[in-house]
Amino acid sequence: MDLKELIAKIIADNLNISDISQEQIIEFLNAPPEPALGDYALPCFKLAKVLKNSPVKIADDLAQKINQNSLPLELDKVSAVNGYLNFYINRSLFMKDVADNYKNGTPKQDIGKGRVVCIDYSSINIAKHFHMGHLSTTAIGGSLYRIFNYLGYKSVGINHLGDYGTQFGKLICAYKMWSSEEKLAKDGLNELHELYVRYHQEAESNPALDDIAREWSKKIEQKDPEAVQIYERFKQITLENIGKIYERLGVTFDSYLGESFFADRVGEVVKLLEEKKLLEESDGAKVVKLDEFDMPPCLILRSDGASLYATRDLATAIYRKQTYDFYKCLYVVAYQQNLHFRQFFKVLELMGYEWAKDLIHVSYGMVSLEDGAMSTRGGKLVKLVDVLDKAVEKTKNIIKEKNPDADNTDEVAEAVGVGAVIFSSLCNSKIKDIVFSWDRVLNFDGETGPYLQYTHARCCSVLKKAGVDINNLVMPSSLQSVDADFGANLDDNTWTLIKNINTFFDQIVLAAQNYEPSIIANRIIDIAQGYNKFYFDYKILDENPAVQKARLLITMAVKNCLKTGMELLLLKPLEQM
RNA sequence: GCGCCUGUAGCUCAGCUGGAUAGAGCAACGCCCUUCUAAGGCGUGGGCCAGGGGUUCGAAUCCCUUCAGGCGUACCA
Repeated sequence: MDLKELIAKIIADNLNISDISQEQIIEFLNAPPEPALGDYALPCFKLAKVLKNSPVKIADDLAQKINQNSLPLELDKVSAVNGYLNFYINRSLFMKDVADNYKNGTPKQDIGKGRVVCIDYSSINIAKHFHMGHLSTTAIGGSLYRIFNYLGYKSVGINHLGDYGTQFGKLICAYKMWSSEEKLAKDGLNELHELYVRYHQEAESNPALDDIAREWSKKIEQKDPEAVQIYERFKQITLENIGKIYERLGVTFDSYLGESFFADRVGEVVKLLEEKKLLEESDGAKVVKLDEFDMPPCLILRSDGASLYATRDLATAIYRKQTYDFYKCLYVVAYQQNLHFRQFFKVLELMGYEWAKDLIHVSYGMVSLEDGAMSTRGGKLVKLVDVLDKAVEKTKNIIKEKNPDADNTDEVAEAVGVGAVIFSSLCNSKIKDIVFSWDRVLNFDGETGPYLQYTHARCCSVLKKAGVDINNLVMPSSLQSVDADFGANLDDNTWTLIKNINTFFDQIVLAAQNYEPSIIANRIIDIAQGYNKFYFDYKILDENPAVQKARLLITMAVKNCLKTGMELLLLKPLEQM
């Protein structure tokens, strides 16, 4: 039986009134603020009215009554404090239980069995650098991808490429005037970036450029061979360059269908909207009015007949539903686009698609620089590669200092450096804005990725020293038949650590429900902190085999939580560093 | 103007489906490596939980309001 249930039953039995059910009592139960006050508490204020008695008296009476009979093995004691009825769990027994559940790995339940979750994330623009502003969507989406897979869903990662629009006409125009295949082959994305910036500078004083650019845009749409060939080359360069970054970050995609693919399919959407009589003309444009939902109209066609962002997103959503029959479809996109998503979700709803409710805008805060927003056009950006490289370089220096004769320095430095950067973008609530700071992203102390890696490596190191097979998580033969004794480490810190491990899986579920990886980040930081204190307070490799076994079991449970948690946050758990 | 979001220690943030004395990390200062990894641990200082009302036995948490900042608000994405 679940402990909460057990406690509720004891309370109900001693309350003997019919007004309050056991289920209600379960709802009333909460966790005291500190271990000294027990593990579960019933605030008796809630019963005061029904029982027509003071909370303090109710708690005192209940405590007395319950204590008259012997408590079940799972509970140590019950006491009343200021109107709270506090229950204390038998720590030793509970620790054994938790360690048993987590020693071979973190729990797996196929909550999402048979359900597909589409995740639209990263969604880069062709011919643009991958900068710090793109990290959030990539890290959050990549993490959610793993979280949903962990819970038994089938994640489908979609990189909805920004490969459509007038900017490519501009880029071809710039390329023809100032560049060449040689330059492209040599400088790749940097060259494209230079061209883009230069175009915008020169177009300001020379508006004729825009006419040429428009011509090229048209040629792309008309599938003019030269235009298509140049454009495909831009696309190839971009994907090659950014593919390397994805590899370093450990994110993958199942589809790269971008906007241009759906631009060809907007006709059908327009037809559907017309059939449903949703489309209205307004100032020459075609719109869906959303007045009654307190939103401005959703633009479907420009006055020149061209499609818009929303139009293509409508076509995309319909396509995804047909293709994947998703349970949920997530859009990991910054909060600037909150209104856009509310509008286009609403239009789908008005079109009669009941699955419109399954579209979720996972919105997050923006990354800016100390002196304002990043902009590709203005050339004001911090490239992610530079940040990753700097972090890896710093890690190498640290390793050189601490562990000069390590043999796998490069591998470790890459995992730790990249992990530090990723973790810095996943550790806080996604809605918060971030002002980029080198100091912060290169901080390896405290609540950071390296701290997690370090703690995991520390666990592995002790386990190995004890003779545990850490790949298969098997105790050494000398300890196989020993009965673990948890009695020698029942202090509050270890107890809190065990309780944090016990609800680790629940946190993963919560993270999925809220589309919030930071929930997992917070939990594994707590576990790592608890373990490092534990590690300092006790000698794991105690002479007493029963005590040693208990501590090894705790270490294994910690290691497993850290490993799973880190993997769900795109960090590589290392065995040594 | 209107809408959405944010406001907790010097800085970055937890805590927000109401509960007991508001917690971490960074930065500062002081300790702890002949003992399992010091990328670690311990300690000290630091708070009108933006302000004001309200609901409640009880509010950082819920409601109203003011203020500050961010974002959005029709042919960009």
